[in-house]
Amino acid sequence: MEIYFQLIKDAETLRRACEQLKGEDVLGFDTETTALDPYEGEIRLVQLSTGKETQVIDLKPFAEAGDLRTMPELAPLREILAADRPVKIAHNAKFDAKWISHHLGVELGGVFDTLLASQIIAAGDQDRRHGLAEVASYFLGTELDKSEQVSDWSAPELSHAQIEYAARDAATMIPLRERIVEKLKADELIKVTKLEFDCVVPIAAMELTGFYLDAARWREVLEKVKKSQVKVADELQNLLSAGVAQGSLFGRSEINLDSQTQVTDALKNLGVPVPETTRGWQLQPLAADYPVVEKLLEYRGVAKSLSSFGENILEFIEPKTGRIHADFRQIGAPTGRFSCSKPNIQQIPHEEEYRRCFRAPEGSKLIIADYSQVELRILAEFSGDQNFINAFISGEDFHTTAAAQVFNIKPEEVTSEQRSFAKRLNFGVVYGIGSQRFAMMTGLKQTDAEDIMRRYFATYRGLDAWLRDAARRVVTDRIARTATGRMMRFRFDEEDRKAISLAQRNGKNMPIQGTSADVLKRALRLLHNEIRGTSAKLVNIVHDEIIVEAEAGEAEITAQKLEKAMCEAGKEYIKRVPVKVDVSIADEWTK
DNA sequence: GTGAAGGGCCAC
DNA sequence: AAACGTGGCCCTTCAC
Repeated sequence: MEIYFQLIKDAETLRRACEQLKGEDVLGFDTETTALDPYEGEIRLVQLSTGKETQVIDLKPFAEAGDLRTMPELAPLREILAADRPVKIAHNAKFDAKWISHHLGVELGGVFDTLLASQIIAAGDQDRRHGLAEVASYFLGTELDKSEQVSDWSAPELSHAQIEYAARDAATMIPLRERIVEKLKADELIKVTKLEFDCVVPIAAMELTGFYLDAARWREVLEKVKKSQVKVADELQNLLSAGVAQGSLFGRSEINLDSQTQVTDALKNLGVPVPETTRGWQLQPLAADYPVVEKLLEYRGVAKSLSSFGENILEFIEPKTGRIHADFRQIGAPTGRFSCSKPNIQQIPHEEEYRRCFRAPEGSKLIIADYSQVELRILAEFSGDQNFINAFISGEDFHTTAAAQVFNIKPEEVTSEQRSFAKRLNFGVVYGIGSQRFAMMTGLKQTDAEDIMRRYFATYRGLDAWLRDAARRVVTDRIARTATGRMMRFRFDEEDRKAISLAQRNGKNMPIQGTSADVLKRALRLLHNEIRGTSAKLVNIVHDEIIVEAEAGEAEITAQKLEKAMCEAGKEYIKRVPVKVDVSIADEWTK
């Protein structure tokens, strides 16, 4: 493919090029940068392509002349990038959005992201890769050479190969989008695609803002946990080595407490009936009879906190901002949920000692909001089960209300045990729980567990019917969808009973978990529009929870905006069941 | 030395 | 194979 491109290095050529470009409906868009982190590198090139012709803008001469964020010479470029039209087509637009936000002071408008679109079309197929080269090959059948991607973009003069590479990536976006749109339409995925594209800029902004972690406070917590680890490790070591008679002439023989094999051997020597695996749930029943098992579980808990949430997290604090800028994958799971890494701030332990280290800086507040039982409300909406819906409409404690309905008694007569049964079932049905697992987790006999589950589904006939239908449909259709039409495809062998039952549980769970993700994503866009231009900044999201940081004086109004955005987003998909959002203003990430 | 796999466990 | 779903991270083990 022949590439026609122009390298732009001066204001007048840029102005003339932008004059032409701004009339287009869509533009291929890409940037080349000297690092992956916008806080650590410079933005070198911005490429804009009509498909026929590509403008490669070298920002180096501009950067040498002044501040890229404010210089009037770049105004025409900023205008095009900020406008809803032309639509900018980029692969992983979050990346480019962050760079132009931080270095050019522009909020990207009009986004078409070929990475997200590819993921949406793949519908959860884990075998598909979504790098630009793979996506171009899949949709266009053309092979892209990405070898220049990692070349030196800080050189005084870029090579012809580099510039041609930069131009070609941007030019590829035009035909790529055309093919992708055809496929999105054919699979009825337009609505979910818009939802996802609307999220790109809010997420880019969140990553740039980062989440403040009080490092000193974190170290204090670690010191405390470390001390208890040393103590627990020593006690466990003593208990375990009691079973190792040999080699103890010179004191006890050390066991690697983190080694499955060594610990299992030691337990066996002590006469502990070790299950096939030494996972917590299997060991738990033994803890009462064997102090060494109890100590092992205690050790595991402390070790986990220390290894996963220890010093390492401090290394993620960006020196320039003093904050943690985690990496969010917008479509992290096939259900549409986010995932988060480096570090994963969606899995910080719930204990207050950890959470309170994430706090608002001086003069600011955190506004913390989460959806109350959103997945159960979605299940109620989908099933249309009036009893289940009524339990939400009553506004009383949901699990108590459910227990009263299931056991056919007055709410005030519900025992804590009955409430607990109802609670576990309420959560379990979302995942397609079976009586065996329910019995295991409640300690009930299998027959009693089955009896309670029968009562539960007899109370909520509509819910039972919906779940059965979802399981049936996924086997015949081999897809499941959320409220926005987000799709997950299933592949299984007709004969493979285990694969089928897994697909059936997925068929029940995906529409619920996925619609919850849809709701949250819609809320992110509504919120972003509401808080633009204020001190309020999105700082973290955890599946059904949104955390915003704002100047203290704007905390109250921000709380109102956040609640409004989340409720409105919920109501777009949950119409028959009330949507409830709990909001609080706090100094720390605690309830 | 490096990297994948498996076990284990944190979040929702 | 926890017959309860989705992720990421840490550790050990084992192969290259």
